[in-house]
Amino acid sequence: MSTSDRRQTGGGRARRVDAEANRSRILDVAEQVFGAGGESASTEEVARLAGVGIATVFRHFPTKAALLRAVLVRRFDRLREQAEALLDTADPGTAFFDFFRHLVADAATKIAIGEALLDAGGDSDGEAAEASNGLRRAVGALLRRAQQAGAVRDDVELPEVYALLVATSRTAAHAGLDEEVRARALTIVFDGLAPHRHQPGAG
Amino acid sequence: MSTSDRRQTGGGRARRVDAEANRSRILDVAEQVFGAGGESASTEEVARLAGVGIATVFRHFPTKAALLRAVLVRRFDRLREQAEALLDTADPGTAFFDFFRHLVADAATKIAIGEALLDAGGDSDGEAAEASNGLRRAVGALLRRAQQAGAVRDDVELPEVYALLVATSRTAAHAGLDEEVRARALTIVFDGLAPHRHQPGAG
Amino acid sequence: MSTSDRRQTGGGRARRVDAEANRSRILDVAEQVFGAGGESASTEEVARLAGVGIATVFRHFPTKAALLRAVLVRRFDRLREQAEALLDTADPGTAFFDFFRHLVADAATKIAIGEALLDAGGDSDGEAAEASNGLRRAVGALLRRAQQAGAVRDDVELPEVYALLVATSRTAAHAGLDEEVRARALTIVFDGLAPHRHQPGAG
Amino acid sequence: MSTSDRRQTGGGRARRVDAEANRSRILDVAEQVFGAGGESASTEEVARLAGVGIATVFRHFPTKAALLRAVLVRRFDRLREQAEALLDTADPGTAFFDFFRHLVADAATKIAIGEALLDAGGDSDGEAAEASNGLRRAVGALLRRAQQAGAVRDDVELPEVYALLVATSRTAAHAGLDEEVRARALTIVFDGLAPHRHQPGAG
DNA sequence: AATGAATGAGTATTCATTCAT
DNA sequence: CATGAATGAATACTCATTCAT
Repeated sequence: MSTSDRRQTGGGRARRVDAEANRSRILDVAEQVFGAGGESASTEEVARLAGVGIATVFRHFPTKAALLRAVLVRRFDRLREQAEALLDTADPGTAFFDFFRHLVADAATKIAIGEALLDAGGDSDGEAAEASNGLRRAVGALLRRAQQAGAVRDDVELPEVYALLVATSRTAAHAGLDEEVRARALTIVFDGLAPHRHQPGAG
Repeated sequence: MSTSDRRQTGGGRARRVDAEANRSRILDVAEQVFGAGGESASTEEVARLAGVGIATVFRHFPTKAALLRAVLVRRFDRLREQAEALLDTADPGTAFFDFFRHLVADAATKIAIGEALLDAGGDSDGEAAEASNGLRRAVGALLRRAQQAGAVRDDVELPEVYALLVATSRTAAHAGLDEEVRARALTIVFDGLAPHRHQPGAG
Repeated sequence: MSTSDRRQTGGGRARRVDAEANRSRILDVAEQVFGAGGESASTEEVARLAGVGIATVFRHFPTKAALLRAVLVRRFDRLREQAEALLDTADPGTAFFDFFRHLVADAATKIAIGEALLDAGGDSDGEAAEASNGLRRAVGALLRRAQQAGAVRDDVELPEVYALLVATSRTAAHAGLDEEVRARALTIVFDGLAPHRHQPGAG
Repeated sequence: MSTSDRRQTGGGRARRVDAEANRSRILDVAEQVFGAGGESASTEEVARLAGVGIATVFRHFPTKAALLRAVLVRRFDRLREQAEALLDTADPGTAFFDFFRHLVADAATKIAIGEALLDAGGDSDGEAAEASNGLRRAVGALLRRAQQAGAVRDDVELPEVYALLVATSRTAAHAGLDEEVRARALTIVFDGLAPHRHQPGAG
């Protein structure tokens, strides 16, 4: 098929490709900008960095909140996919702890997003909440499998595990912890999650 | 002494007392307002709730940032005092874990402040950083004492402990975790901090 | 004739038909939308309701003002035709008063258009003014005939009659007068236009 | 009392005078600007012409709608006062017709205001509606007195009279009728309102 | 000829901060 | 020292209009 053929297929085609590219670029920029600048960061900033006019941003995302939501949804979805991919991994314990570590490391570069990890759960009004819950469920699956494999103690449940996941993620982001401190903090949490190999006082 | 002199002195003193009261009321209001409303909350709101004119707020705190800093400093100082008071407590382990719990519970009602617990550390420009470090040092003292008493494992250090303290505080605040979940999450962390009563592999 | 010629001709003709249909549909929609929504109502709204792309609207009418003008012209022309049709009616008085009533009732559903009835007169720049004057002339003819028939007093002239026509039309539209009030208001005006059946002071 | 005395009376006094002056100037400018520019005319334009910053306008009138309302209220109130003042005039007929004429002449310079004469009636939500009704009631009083004095026919009622008042006012404004035409149009209306001195056909 | 994505100027509104009293 | 009116820069969002397909 020639270029002209493609052209004939109807007006909007190439444009639609451009539009999709723009939408994508806007989301990428927004993820960075809202990650770095936190809650503030103007929509105009996003537009400028994406190399589009301000109105283009609003054409794709009718409000600033919608843009933020879209960023979150994409992010949640990606993380969920990664979590789900780990479900097939041979070792359940490794899968769980690796994902925990990965999430924390990842969040470290996306401040405001980490901020939102939990906020979004409160937004029971839609997409974002749904995506957030999707991630939470995937973490739940990883956790259960790790518990069944004896890699995580049986008496912990998702709520507190997820809370710690969020807590460490958000703080890693905000605090700019250096890698070593982050690793050592996780070690503490992971030790707390490990099954007690022996309870001397309890014997 | 002339009449005008007396007026100046007396007036000045009375004024100073009033001013101090105003300053204090403004700080109280700001702590509540910034705690609850989080990032937003205008300076005018603070003035209104404190029952003073907007200009009075700016007379006491030349910028909004300065006001926030002052709130933080007061807050850090109070927490540090509480930590220091616990240093004299009979049981070092109890002292350490109680303070950890207290801080987290306390932060739950002061969102934005908790937010700032660490941010302030970054503001290396003065008072706030100093106050923040004061608190950090006090926590360090509690930790060392607890380690010496064998209540906390020896191989953890202040940076990661403090990071976990901040992480759980901030998230407890933001997430509105119910008390039970918060307690269970802390149990995990505390277990991670407890010395391994038996190291099977090491035996 | 070459193939391409035929294509151009045939295609062009079909296109022209489609285009004409589009133009017409756009005008219809615009008449409704600008009538109801008044001053506001975006061009995009018109396009959407007409089932065409925004660019199509601008292809037919290069500016929003041009679209409004076209709506007005069509409207003025229709009203003029109706007025002219009444010129052949048997009774000149009935013709005049009926048209007056008709215009007012009609305007009641087309706010912004009524608004423009006079504005357009000011747009001395062309079509719209011309169409407006066409209507005005037709009303003038109806008036003169009614005066010659003794149904309207001789000492009134077109400017004031037309002004009253416009005034009652526009207000009927804007005010949402119920029919009865509208009728009673017109009765007053019509009485004022009626020849004095007796001039006591003049007797 | 000296100037310094006034100053002593407490901080805000002189400022309050200035503020009142500003408020007044803003209202004046808004009346002109919204009168001339109609519905459009930006708030910034008002600020600029009033010689104040944009925020000052919003300090006095928290929304643009509030500003418009305030303009209308003031206008309605003034007109009502004028109408009420005429209630004491010796001749009821003269009072009624003079006020009618006055209102129309006055409206001629305040387009959008005239626009709103009736709209405001619809805003049943407050001040503006109240002020509008105040004017309407005053016109009603003038009308009744004129009817009792035999200057206006008995079978007309306020709704249609008020409708005509509004209609002629608004159109006089919009149309930029020259004075003569306006007078002649009013003559027609007034004749319609006059009692029938003789009904020949009815005899 | 039709499409719809892109554009940027324009609008109402908010907020930290300054001044005159 | 306290006040609150004034300020203007900043922000989210809209709309008429243009351009590439």
